[in-house]
Amino acid sequence: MRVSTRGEYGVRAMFDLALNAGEGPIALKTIAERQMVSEHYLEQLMAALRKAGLVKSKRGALGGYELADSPANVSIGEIIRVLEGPITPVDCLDTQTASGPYCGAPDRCVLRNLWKDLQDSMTQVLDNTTLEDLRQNAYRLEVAE
Amino acid sequence: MRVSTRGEYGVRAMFDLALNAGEGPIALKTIAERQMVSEHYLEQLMAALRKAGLVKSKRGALGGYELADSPANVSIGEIIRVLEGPITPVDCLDTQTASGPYCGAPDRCVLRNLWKDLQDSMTQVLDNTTLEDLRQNAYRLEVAE
DNA sequence: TTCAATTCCTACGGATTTAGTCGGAAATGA
DNA sequence: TCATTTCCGACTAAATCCGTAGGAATTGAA
Repeated sequence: MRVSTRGEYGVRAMFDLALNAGEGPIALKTIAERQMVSEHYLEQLMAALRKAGLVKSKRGALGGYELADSPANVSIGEIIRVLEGPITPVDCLDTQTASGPYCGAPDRCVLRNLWKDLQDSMTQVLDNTTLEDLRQNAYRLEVAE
Repeated sequence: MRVSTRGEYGVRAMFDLALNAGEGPIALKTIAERQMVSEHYLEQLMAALRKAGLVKSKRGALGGYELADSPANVSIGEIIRVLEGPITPVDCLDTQTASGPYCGAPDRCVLRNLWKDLQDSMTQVLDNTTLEDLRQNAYRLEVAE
């Protein structure tokens, strides 16, 4: 029931970009240092996020990454799906492939309904939290000091 | 963000026992066949559940397993914790060991709060669903036919 | 007493996933 | 021209997952 480092680092990187939105491209090296994460590893994650259209990149000197959309339009769920695949506790919720004594009759499957409830509760949080929400929370914590 | 087969099979086995509660010990072999799961593998899971006090066993001929408590007193969360460890998206929620730029200041950690929200939404479902709930759902689906 | 059924225990192993590393090619601004 | 930076493909060590193997101990029944 864990988020992998792909998801966790990815969210942190995107949050970092959100905090610095509007300031032009941020170099991977900068993000990696701030987030204390392997640069090469983060590079792979950024590639996936770029291909998914969540960030845009600029090559060469003074290049870097920035959000492709405003922080309010990027949910944590999107980021995690790009980096980890579907958010689901069990495969049978996303693939319709039936197997075992339960998922052959999905509507009647008591266990499947349980996992569906769990999935819904997870996506409820992840899809309704945006980078802008996190940014505002960070601001609140700062001024509360 | 997946439940492992340990958790999934374990919940299925416990659900199986709940459906047959009060009928004396059920043999591992019977459960394994009904659930279409490796007997030897399930045996390991039952050992963990037994040591945690969730099932009681009887050895020898006519032996088997049965719930140690009534289905209404066994939550899905308990089962999963026994088989998979703490229910948490990231380690820093359970271990107090700080590491990285965030978890050194847990209260101020925006990301940590996000994972906490996610954890809460998951445990909300898993700790408030009992084997008795599943049993009743199964009954309802059956009579609705 | 014998025997089949069953739990109990320890160890091992193969496949997959995770979490990176490595080395260089291509683009860009100074 | 050159330092900086993204881009790309391959590789790998370690951990985790998902079991398997083999046998000892216990129990009820014939």
